[in-house]
Amino acid sequence: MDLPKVYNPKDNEAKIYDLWELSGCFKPSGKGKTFSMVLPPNNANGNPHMGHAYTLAIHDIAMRYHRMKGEKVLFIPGTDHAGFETQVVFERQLEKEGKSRFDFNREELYSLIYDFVQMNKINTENNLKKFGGSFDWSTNIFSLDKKVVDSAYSRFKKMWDQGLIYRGERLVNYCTFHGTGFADYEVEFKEEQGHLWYINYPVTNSKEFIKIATTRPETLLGDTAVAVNPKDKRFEGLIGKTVKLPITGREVPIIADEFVDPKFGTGAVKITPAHDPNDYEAAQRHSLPFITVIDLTGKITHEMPEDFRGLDVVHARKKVVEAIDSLGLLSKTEDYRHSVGHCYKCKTIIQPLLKEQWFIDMKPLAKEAIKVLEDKKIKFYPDSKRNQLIGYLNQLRDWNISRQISWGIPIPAFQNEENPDDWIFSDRVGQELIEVDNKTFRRDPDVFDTWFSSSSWPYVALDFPNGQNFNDFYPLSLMDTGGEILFPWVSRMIMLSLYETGQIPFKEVYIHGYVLAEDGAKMSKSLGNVINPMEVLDKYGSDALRMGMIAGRVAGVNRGYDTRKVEDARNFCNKIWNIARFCQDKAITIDIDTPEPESIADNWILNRLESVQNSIDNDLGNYLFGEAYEKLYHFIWDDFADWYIEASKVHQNDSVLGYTLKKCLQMLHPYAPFLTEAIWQSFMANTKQSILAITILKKGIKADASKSKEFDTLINQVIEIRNISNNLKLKMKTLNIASSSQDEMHNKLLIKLARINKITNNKIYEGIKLTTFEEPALIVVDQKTKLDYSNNLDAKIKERETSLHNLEQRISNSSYLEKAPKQLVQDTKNNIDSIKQELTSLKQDLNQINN
RNA sequence: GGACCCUUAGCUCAGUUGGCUAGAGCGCUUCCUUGACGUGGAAGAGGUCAGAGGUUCAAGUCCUCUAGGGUCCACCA
Repeated sequence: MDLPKVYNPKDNEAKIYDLWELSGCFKPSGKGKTFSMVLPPNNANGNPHMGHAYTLAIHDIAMRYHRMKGEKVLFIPGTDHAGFETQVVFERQLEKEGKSRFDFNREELYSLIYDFVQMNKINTENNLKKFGGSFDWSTNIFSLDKKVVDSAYSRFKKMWDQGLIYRGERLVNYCTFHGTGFADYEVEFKEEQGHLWYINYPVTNSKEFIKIATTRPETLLGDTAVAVNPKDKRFEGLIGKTVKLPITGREVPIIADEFVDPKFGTGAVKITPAHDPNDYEAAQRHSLPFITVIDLTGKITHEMPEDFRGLDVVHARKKVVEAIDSLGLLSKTEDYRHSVGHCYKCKTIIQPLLKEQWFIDMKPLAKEAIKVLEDKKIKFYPDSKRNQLIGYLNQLRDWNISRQISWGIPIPAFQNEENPDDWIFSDRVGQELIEVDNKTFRRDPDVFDTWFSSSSWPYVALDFPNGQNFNDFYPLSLMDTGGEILFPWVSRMIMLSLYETGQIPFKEVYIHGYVLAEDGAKMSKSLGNVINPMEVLDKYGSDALRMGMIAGRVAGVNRGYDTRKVEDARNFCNKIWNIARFCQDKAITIDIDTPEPESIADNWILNRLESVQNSIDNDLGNYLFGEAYEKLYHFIWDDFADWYIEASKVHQNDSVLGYTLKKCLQMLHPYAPFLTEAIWQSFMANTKQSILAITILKKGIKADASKSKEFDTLINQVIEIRNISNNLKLKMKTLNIASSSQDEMHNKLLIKLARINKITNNKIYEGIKLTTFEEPALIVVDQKTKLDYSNNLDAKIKERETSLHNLEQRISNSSYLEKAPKQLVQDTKNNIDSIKQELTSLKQDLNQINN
């Protein structure tokens, strides 16, 4: 025998991947329908996690399934430079070496990170191969590839020319630790225990005060107004007057604005336009000045009163409160829980700061995206994500695409040294200074938000506008991502693809849930519950990892990682391996398209195969990966191995056995590509050269229904006999059947499968009567054993009687007869009849025993 | 303040458009060294489908409410 007793993935996986890669079998071929996917680019900055393994499994199952349907399939791998994310990872590494980003200039840092990313990129690509990804590697794409950068630049220019991109001083989410601005989706809001301070602002030339409530007293240094609701009677006389700000004594107006909620706090709000988004907008409506209190390092600026200059926010807050208190203007302090924005990486509190940045006006883009989503031009699994996305797009604000970091695609814009408002586009980003029309322009030091470039992934990966792949495969068939990037990525791919190509980027979106840790918590390094997929792969094999991830998972739902599922999948691999060993031992060939069924078992397994294949086909068409897996699992293990192969030991049919194994390998291939290919190769070694991955899975064959039904009957008979003999601990079994008319093969199968010693045809009626035989049949036992069995019989009769009662109640309901489908009513009637028959027989049997 | 998801066997979870006796894996009990496989084979035990109400001939499945767990969104000072 060629195959070792236990399947060892390590013997095969690398070899098999090489075979695929060298043969070029994952290049698109064929002329039929197309199916295409682009892998969400893995961040080339670290080790893979379970989410990568899971995402890849989903992708690759879909790809291999469609490829084996004979479709023309394109599967594009890729990696992302992951700008800010990578810089953070790299800085942590620097920190371990006792260095920081400030030890290097921009170019040095870029080049260091570049090397770091190249190393990780190669590592990532190797892992994608280990996971079995059936990629066309000639299409591999990296987010700093020329085509990606060019596309970002041309899009930037087009949008700029059309007024969709503008540069302006806006309130930006700023992380003072990382020294960069963020988009809204990079801010993490968390509930925090803080205080609400009530402060009396003295009204100018009056003994009156207007009391405001604030969570950020330090910003009062930059207040430029106090606002109240115009309908709020309490402040009627005050609107239009001014107050003298505590500490600074600056005079600012009391204004009326609808945005103020009279029920909150005191009904009067201090307005700090430079540090609060609401206030910023109010200030614009009322043409108020902007005064910056906090600088980019998170400290109080030097324009502020001397006592506070250079203090960080926490200390400044304390000192301001003290100062106000000593002025007698602090009315009261309350504990207060509110939500505060944090940097999603370092958890530093995000400061809303005024800063010049590049923004994209999202309204027109979002509008188009909402339209295609509302028209259901893109199908979502699960559908609820579509509505979530619409909700997100509806409230989307302008997108800050500037990042003040060195790792990323430089923004191709230059500023006139003489005139700060004069900006021009140029892709000469390699130079810091350029000359245009005798004027010197300086390059914007910022880089793009990573999502600005990766949003073009679907069409750039396909070489828009003129590439063959773009012609053949756009829009992509399916996009699968985790829920966490639905907003930053999926939404932007839709918007930017619509903008650039005028078409949707993909027809369907599958959102998978997170792979949580085994305890149900999020996997995170700080919790120490991270499971490395490469270690799992090493221990159980790539196929087991894939199947273990897929088993029991459903679109959009988070689920803990479960070692037991991977173990179970590993066992399953071994099962198939041994089925193959059995077949090889029997000198079976599998290159068979037209099996020749003879026995009832042959016909049965072919019919089962046909029906399971259809069912799986239907599931995979609807991306029910877990369901299809389970069906395949049970077909192969229960039907094929436990019934058909066992029956084969009685009578072997080479063509049906070989055909069934072939179909199993093909159907299972998307789930367990390495194992099935290894088996395939071992069978094909002596015949013709072929690769399982690119074979076409043909439709199943329908066999003789009545023969296959007879095997179903046989199965029931075997189960009944096994049940009785297990119950009574029978070692030796004689089956007595009244007539000898039963087919000889049927008897042989009964003997083998039910482990009967012999079958007799005596007229003497003695023993335990069987209910699954048409003619009288019984297991021969002595009187004592029979008495032992009467209790079981009693229980069985009771259970049947309950069923009968339930069914009879249903049938006696006239509404049921009227309204339920006729077939269902008929089935119920048939069921009642058969239960009645069974009961009669059971009762007879019981009588016999008791007499 | 919105939106969504989850609650089914000891554990982890399936259950598509309502349909007859609610499934799987693992675990558990009993048995089997049968010539592909002990990462195996056979037979079992185990569930008032979170609770309440409603729609229906029929509800785990649809609707409403309640309780518990989770996620996301939102500029309430």
